[in-house]
Amino acid sequence: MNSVADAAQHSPLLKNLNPEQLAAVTAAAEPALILAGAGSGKTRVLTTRIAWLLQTGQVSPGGVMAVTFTNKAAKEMLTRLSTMLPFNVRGMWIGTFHGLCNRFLRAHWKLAHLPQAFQILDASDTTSAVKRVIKAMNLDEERFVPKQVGWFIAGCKEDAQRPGDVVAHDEQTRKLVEIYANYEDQCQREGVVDFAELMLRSYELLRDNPAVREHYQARFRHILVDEFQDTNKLQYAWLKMFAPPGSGSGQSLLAVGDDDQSIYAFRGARVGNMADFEREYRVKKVIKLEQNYRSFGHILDAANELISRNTQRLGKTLRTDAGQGDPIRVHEAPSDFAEAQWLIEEIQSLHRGGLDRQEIAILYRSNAQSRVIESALFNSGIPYRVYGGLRFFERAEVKHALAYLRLLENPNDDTSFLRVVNFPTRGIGAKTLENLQDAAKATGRSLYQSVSAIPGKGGANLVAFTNLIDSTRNLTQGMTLREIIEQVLETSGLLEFYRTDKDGAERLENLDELINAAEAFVMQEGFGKNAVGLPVDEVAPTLTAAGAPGAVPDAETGEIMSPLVAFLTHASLEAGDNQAQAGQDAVQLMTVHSAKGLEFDAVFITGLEEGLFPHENAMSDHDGLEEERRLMYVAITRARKKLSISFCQTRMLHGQTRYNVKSRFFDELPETSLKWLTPRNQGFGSGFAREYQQAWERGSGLKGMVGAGRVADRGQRAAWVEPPVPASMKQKVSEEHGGLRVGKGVFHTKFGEGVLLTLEGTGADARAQVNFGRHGTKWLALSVAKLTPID
DNA sequence: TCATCAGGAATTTTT
DNA sequence: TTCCTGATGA
Repeated sequence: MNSVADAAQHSPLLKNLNPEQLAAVTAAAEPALILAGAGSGKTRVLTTRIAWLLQTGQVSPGGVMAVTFTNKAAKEMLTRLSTMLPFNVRGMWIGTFHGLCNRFLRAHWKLAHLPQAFQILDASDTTSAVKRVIKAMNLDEERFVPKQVGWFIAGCKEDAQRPGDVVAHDEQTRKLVEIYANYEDQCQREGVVDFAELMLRSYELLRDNPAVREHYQARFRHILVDEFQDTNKLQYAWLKMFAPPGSGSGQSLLAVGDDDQSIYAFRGARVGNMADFEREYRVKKVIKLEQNYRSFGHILDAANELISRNTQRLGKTLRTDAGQGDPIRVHEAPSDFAEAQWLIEEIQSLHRGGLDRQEIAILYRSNAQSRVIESALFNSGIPYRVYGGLRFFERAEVKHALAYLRLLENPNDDTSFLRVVNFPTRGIGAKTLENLQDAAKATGRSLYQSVSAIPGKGGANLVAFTNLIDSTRNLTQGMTLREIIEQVLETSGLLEFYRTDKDGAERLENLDELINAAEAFVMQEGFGKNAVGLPVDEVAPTLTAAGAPGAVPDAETGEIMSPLVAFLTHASLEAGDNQAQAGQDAVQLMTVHSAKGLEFDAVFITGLEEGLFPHENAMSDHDGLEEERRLMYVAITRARKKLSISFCQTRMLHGQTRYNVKSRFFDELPETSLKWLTPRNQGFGSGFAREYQQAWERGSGLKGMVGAGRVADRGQRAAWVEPPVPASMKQKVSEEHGGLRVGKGVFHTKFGEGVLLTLEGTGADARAQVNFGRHGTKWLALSVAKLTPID
């Protein structure tokens, strides 16, 4: 142990770490809890620890698993790691909970009772799938609102409860469970899984298969979890499968989190997991990262003072060496209009003072508040960007294209079938579809399989549709991903439709963007590539029915995920940027929730009014109020240099004027860190207030502009910017490999005879695309698949 | 099949 | 107010 510590001292990796960070990075291989305050260098600690573990030879790349919540965080970790390590880190098990579960299920698809090319439903797919179940059961959609039923099902899954496990005390719940059961059947039949299912399915697989479980337990020596305070019950249980508490196996589970930044209880996050972890794993080492490298003193004082009012905390206090900085500016506005106007003035003054607009963030509690601010910004010509619009892969035209692509892989995907069967229109109406659904239900088959049962014109049109899908599938055999998508866009009629549509130009651009995204994906992921730099056996566990993570081949046949399936998976797991017009120097507008994890030089927290922030729905119970306070804590700690907070006497909400009292949070901030810009205790309706508002409203032609501002700026154009792909990462293409030749026949022990379409890669990485006719076109890893040339 | 209208609901959200 | 859904009529 000492030698390790000695080696540590000399490693350049560990330079410039503070004592707590150093302790976290070099913590012994045992369960540990890192309480990482806002701006305390958490990501740096996580990545440095991984690099240090590898550098000191304590673990091999295949023995590390690091889990995050968002793709962004995972990417950040990978990027930083790749600068610290001499090999390609892509193949390491670093990703989001859902991403890793996907990887795991792809490897063990048979054990998981899933088709190899299973598809993933995003939130809206899930809702429409639930809706179909409710319709099929002839239930009242008023009583069983699809979205809410979806939440119920997700909630059950997050508690690891299958329909048979749910205890129903009332009729409503019993029905809900029935829907849940039918929904499960439907998903299974269609070969699709929702997000919660990804987690639950892989949890159950580990729970029910000791051999697999033990394999992974032996493999992963170091497991690191980011944002541990956001884990739900199932995610914690999932982690325990990989590293059971008290096993004495020498595994290290390192949980990094901040209980004060737990703001997702409403979607199932359990802060309590932190305390449970500490207890169940008998954690000896709790390391607090309290040194803050982000904000000035006044800002931290405010954050510390506020959060100290919470009763349920593990306890920590942020400190800085940066000095006090400016006090927090406080502004009371007569109305939400006036508040927006004040923001404009402040922003203009900050910008004049040399601050980039993108370093200024306006935060609010709920999305509805952005409207007034947006129109004020619009009218004064200040560029701005709103977070939280539609993401790239969620756009209607993109989803349509993806649905066609999914149908090529799996025609039994009824969700996709219904999405595009009559788009563009093909004379298939609601009545025909109703008949089709009845027929399918009666025989327990998919819609695609039931089209022949429909008589008349509707039936003929349906057959024409399935013929279209089938012929496109044949047509695209052996094509590259790019060519497949181009072909699908053409034959589906989507391109034609948007070309003639009066405002289809933007949608056409997005479809173009989809092709680019696919192209970038193929290059970047180095599709089919094994984890570069990792020994094969570390990546591909040699379990009987196992393939391995990512695109590593199935152990039996050597088959690997086709680029199309991989891309479709990518599209549902990563919906793309949800921020419009990245890159422009624009003021950033977002909810406090979406600001988590970000930082800005100047931050405005707006709408600090009782009922809004803290929100009225959260104030009824103690826990709710504490979460609102944590939300405020998150908001405050986003600011590096300048923080301003404001509230309004009156606010237009749901078409009605509301009279507000300032938020209780004002009383929970240290008076000495506040600088009031307006006189205190000014009552609403004062002469000043009324005049200010009237004058301002008279002075601007606001009403007509609101819509224009939104349409132009709210995520209509996707920010889909892929970094350029270095030439070194592009695929080597060869014509010949061990007697195999492109265009010639090959024989596979399981799939029989086929035609070789493509050869890629070298050595252990070499792979081939073969058209096996009846068995379809498959990608095979030549290191596993036994292919022999035939004449 | 599509456009229009009425009615109801309106924290927070990643995967 | 504004957005979304579902029903209705051409």
